Amino acid sequence: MWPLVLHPKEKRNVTIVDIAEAAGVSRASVSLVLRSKPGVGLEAKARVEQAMQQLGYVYNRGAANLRQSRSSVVGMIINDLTNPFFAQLAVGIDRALQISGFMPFMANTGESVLRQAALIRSMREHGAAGLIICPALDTDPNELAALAQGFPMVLAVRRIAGSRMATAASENTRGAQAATAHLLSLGHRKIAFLGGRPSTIIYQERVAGYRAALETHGLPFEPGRVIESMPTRQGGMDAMTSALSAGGNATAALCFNDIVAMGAMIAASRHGLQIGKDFAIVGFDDIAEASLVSPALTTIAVNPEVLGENAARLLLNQIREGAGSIGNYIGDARLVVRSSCGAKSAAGGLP
Amino acid sequence: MWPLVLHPKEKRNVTIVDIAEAAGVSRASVSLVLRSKPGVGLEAKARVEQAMQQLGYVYNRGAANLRQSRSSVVGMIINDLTNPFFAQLAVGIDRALQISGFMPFMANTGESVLRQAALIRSMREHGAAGLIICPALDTDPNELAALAQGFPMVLAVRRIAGSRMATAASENTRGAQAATAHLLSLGHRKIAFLGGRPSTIIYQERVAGYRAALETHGLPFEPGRVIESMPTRQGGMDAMTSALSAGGNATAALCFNDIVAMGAMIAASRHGLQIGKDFAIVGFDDIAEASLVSPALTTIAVNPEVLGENAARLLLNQIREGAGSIGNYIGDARLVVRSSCGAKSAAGGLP
DNA sequence: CGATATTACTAGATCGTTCTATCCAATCTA
DNA sequence: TAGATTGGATAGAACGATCTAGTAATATCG
Repeated sequence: MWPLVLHPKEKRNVTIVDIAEAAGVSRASVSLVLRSKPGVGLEAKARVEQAMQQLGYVYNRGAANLRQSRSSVVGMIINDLTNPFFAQLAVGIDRALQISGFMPFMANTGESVLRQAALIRSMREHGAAGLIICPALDTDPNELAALAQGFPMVLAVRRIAGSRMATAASENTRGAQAATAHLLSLGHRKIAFLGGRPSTIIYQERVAGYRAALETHGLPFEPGRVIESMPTRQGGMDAMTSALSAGGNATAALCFNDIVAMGAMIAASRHGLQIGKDFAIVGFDDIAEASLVSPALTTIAVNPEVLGENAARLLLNQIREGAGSIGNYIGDARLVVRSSCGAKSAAGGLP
Repeated sequence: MWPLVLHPKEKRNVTIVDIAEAAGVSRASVSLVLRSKPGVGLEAKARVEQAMQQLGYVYNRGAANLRQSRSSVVGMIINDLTNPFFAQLAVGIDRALQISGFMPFMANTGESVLRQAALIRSMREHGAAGLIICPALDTDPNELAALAQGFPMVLAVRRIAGSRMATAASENTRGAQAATAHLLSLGHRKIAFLGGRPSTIIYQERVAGYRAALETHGLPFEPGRVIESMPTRQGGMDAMTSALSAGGNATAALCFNDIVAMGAMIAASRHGLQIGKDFAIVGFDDIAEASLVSPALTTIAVNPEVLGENAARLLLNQIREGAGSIGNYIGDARLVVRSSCGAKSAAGGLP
């Protein structure tokens, strides 16, 4: 499937047999030393360790896994590492998996479903014990299910329509509802929803929360105020630009996520609007940068550490109990009020 | 070394033998089909493919690698994925490796040398063909050399004192010199150097460039103006705070990198200074965010794509010609003037 | 003392794949 | 028609580890 590449033209790898020979013991004894299991004398052990040092032995985990079909490596497949939210989430998951005794390896799809499929296959072929994946946009649930067949796998952040896979995500609906309610409480009545892709569940949930808050306040849901875009900074700029140009008269916007919100802030200020005064913006995720931009971004905080821990926990369960067990985790999402919504005076953050 | 974890308690994996049996051919023929090599008839091939589908076969690359000691996976070990520069570099390297036909897997050290050592070992044990690594702070060159013994490995971004390893880095000295010269040309005479760790070569080079520019203009190098810190946003805030508090009278600062610069901007504006007017700031790296903060950050652009391509190229050479070949690549670093240095009026960027 | 544990160590089978050498039948060549 | 060639197919030996079932020597116990 992928072009293979030759190893350095060395003569031969040094193996357990070479060590055994050099130390004057059997392969089995070396193997025991390697795994620090009892049953080998101190002097023999010392000789083995010395031989390993001298010959520059490197353990061949592939050969070991072949025999004992178990593995401690797990894969993490991330859709977009250049988005700080996913980068922070990735290191959160990474840390959680590490302390559970796993050896996590990461890969980036860049939102490509093709690459994603190749990566899932590759991780399985390499004998990973399981996989945590932030699926790419437009992931087909059936294709994903086929790829995950009988394999421990957990979705993170992005739920997938029509998929029964274990998922660790957040209270998207409730969070968006709280954010919208906050804007309403500040007096805004014309509130846009900017960014995100309608085909994703996460989008649908956030829009649903937005809509619910509007309707609770007796306001109509106006589809024209909802502008989709890619969930990137550029997407945010595009969405805000079209929101402002198309005869839009919104005074506030809930953005699909923080990176979209930051794009929207750029576009708005290029339009001559002063964020927090002329126009209110709320994001979603609470990435580290949110408190540092200026005005500081009001947003819905999702704790990537806790999300990571729970994704790891769900995966561990599946690995232990077979790929069938589908627990879920929904982390709470709470409003963090800063300045971009106009509730506080602009202070702190980048000048 | 790491606690092992059991695979799901399935009965047995479906192997090439099962396929052979189901399709009524030999293992060898199945293997040929798998690798799409000639020498197997059309109907036999069809039967094999059907059997693979039905039985849900997954290729065991470990077993294959065991026999044909070659592999197309390479590792990337990154020091800090939450720093946008390294995240962007990582996806740049990733892309470059992909188009060279490799299957890159990533891991994050979080600047921990212990974790870094564990990761290098693990990648070797798993049979990676080579490794591109952005070494953690305080990496010991001897330890690293020992870990890399006879193994294709390329350092990216951070050179290491006393290490002969192949490296892909940038014109740090020249870049810092250009940045400092720019500040001098704007009339600044009291220029601080903020952030970074003195033990790293990259720091020494950048300070050397800063110093060279000062001395070229007949100004003394004053060690008191050089303030070290962690190369993080928090480090930048700390460095700027102590620069401003300690009776400092600097009017400008060259920062170790962009993320430090952004921290410095936050601290300066909290101090009541208006960046670009009361105080000039220049960064290093030109991360995507640099043009978006406000005022937009003047910085030294390092192209992560090109750096990634060249790191990949160096690694490929080593893999082909044995770990001995140590070519190097030094990418150029050019000044990008925006607003934070005061040369242009503040425009664009986050409000 | 003889029976039984315990300890140190080991040969051979095994994991799932690829490689080498060979085989057979059909076709081509002289 | 004998011999060479070819294409399809295969058995058995690798690769580098672990596991099983054992052996031999020593320690422990009644």
